[in-house]
Amino acid sequence: MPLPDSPDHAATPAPRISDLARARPPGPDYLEGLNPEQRQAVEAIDGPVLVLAGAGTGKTRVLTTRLAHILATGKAKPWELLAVTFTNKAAREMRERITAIIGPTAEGLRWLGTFHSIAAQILRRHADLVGLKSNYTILDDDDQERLIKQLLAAENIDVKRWTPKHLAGLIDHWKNRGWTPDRLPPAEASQFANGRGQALYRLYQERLRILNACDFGDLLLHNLTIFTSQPDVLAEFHNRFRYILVDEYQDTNVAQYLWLRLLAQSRQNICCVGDDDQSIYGWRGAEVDNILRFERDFPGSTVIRLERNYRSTSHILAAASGLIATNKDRLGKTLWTEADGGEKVVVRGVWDGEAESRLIAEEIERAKRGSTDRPARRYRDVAILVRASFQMRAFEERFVMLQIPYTVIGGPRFFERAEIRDAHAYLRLIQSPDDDLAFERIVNVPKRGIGETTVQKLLQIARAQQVPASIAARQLALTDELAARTRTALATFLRDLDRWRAEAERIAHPRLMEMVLEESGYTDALKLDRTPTAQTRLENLKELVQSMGSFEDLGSYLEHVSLVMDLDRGPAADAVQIMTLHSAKGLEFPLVFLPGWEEGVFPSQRSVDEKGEKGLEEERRLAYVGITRAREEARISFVANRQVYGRWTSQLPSRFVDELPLANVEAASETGYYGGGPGMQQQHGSRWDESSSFGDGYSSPGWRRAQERNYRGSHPGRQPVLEGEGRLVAVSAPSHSSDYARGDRVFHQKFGYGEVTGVEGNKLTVTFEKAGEKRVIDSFVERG
DNA sequence: CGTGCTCACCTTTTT
DNA sequence: GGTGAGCACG
Repeated sequence: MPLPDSPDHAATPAPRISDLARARPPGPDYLEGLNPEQRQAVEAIDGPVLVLAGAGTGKTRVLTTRLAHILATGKAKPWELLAVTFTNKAAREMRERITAIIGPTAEGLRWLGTFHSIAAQILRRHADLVGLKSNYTILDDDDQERLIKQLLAAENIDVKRWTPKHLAGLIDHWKNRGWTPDRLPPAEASQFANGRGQALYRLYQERLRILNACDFGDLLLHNLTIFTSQPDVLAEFHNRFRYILVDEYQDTNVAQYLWLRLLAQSRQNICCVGDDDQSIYGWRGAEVDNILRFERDFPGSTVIRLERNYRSTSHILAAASGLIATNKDRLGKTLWTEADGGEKVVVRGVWDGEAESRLIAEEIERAKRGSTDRPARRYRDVAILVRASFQMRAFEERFVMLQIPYTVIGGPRFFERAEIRDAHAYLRLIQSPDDDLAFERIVNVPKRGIGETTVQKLLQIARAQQVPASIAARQLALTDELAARTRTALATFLRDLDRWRAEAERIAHPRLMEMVLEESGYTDALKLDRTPTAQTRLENLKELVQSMGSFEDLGSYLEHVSLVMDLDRGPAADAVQIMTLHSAKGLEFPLVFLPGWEEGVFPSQRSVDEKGEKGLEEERRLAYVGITRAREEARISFVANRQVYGRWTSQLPSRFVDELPLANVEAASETGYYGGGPGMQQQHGSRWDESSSFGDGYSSPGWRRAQERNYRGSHPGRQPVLEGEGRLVAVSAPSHSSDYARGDRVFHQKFGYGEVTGVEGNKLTVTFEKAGEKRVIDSFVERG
């Protein structure tokens, strides 16, 4: 299929009024206000360029201005630019910001998107070259795992010992490295189920091809196969892409690197922007090496360092720089700022996790109030960045109790919910009758009396005859092999499918979705469903139908959801943001709390165990990312005792605490417990004890006492903070719904006794009887 | 075929 | 401690 010579409007969102209103002719003024390095990065158009953009140095501005500049100089048309990002959010932001500079011309940037969305487009055009049809489906990880599970079952592999998840992880890893089954290195090929890894990988790919489907890794991998086996196709793209721009280059995996190198190979006009110090995705295949090697990969390249930071005060910047300097594997940058010193980074040791959340909550309340020498902050100016999500709970509990508004960023996503996946399975099956995974998913959802036995029988026929499951179902419905009831059920289902397929030609896809949900009995089943989540699910489905409206047709909608696994949410409320360090990348906040800096928690024990020094360096980069999120204040804390999986454990301060430059750090001592613990000095050669700037230092037995007392089971941290009896359990109730029911009497430390009036998923609604007033808040209950 | 119980798990997450 | 998965049971 030839490439169109004009922008493909179907693939780009329609311009919004607000963007058009902002549109103005491109003038040289877009270069104004850039510092010399930024300007160089914008103007060095030809040849390979690596822009090392430190945290807060105006990276996005450089990227967008550079694109605008290329267009303004007439060196390329919008559709001749390839601009890749990792996330949809980044792509969206880039498009918006370019539109702000150049106006509606930005619509023509049809090759601006994520690696995966661009690879998917390329694959649609050339699917036949890898044995797929251009309407192939993209499987989500749920489908992928079910497919692998079937495969393992068919191969008589013990799925207890060799889990589908494990193999899915391996295959993903292999694809990230750009290895097809044939190219698998021997050491890798012999992995899994006594050396059957390679064979299973091959079988899996075979199954995908039969299903006319591919997984996320395939999008890139198939591109590589096409490019390397069909020079003419590659040449076509060489001709097309005059300039290539890559964001977050430090996060590229091998497959993405090879993909870029192939595309850049003829013109060499590739500009990669990234920061080796912010590479935090090694565990999902990112290779810091790619950025470290750039100059060797692209001879004659220009390297530009953006080192002027516009975000943080100098103490914060210096603390972060001092910490990251411990890493060996880096290209090296010296960030600087013209901002004044500001406040030092505060480091504190506290008693336990509860005390830590109490302290942080108090400080947030203080910050919110403001004082004579400090402006009052809004809640949304504050972020709590944790290493792992299990650390979030303590803060949520505290905030609910104190009624501090908060949002947790991350967590389960809209399109990953079961009901949404079910709905999509219906749509997929309507669109492509041979989507067996979709068929299996919903053939008995809602329950229509087609049980596991029938499905297995059906799949057997399908496999024996090499036909899709729906064809096999049609045959089976004609024979008398099934009980009359089952046969009728199956026939009805097939007839419904046919009808929907016919309707799909005529009616709008949101209407189709409604029709399917109604006629299949899905909504009815949910309405009758008395489990607490049913209501939410119905609402989710309504939201789904609504969100479909903004797409042209069913096909583009399905393509969108498989590549963009999230929904655009409304504007953020004024709330404290709780998130992991990983999801904080790219964000900034005036006040940042960094709790849980303890050995084993951060750096994560597992990282260090599995990846050794490399893992440790990545953890340190994570710490660097954390500190550099702060504009004005950064507060690090660690505890003496922490509950991990219900067990009390003694903690030592993170080695990262010791690596912070003393001059930029202030050790606060509100709680009386600070500094390292026994053995600390021997372990990491701490400097804190010498400086004695850190409370009473290591010579103090305070830390040891704190830990020992904990084992005796009596320490102040466990006492309730507010008056009242009972125990605070959790923000979310246990998932075992039998543990709670409507009518249960529960106790809240602030609001007193209440009654469970709603159970929704793992969240409880409690109505409190205090003061005659009914107050509904989420959870906080006492069990039993 | 639907439910209740025991058990093993427990970092980060995008597409 | 909390959770989902898988299995045994009715």
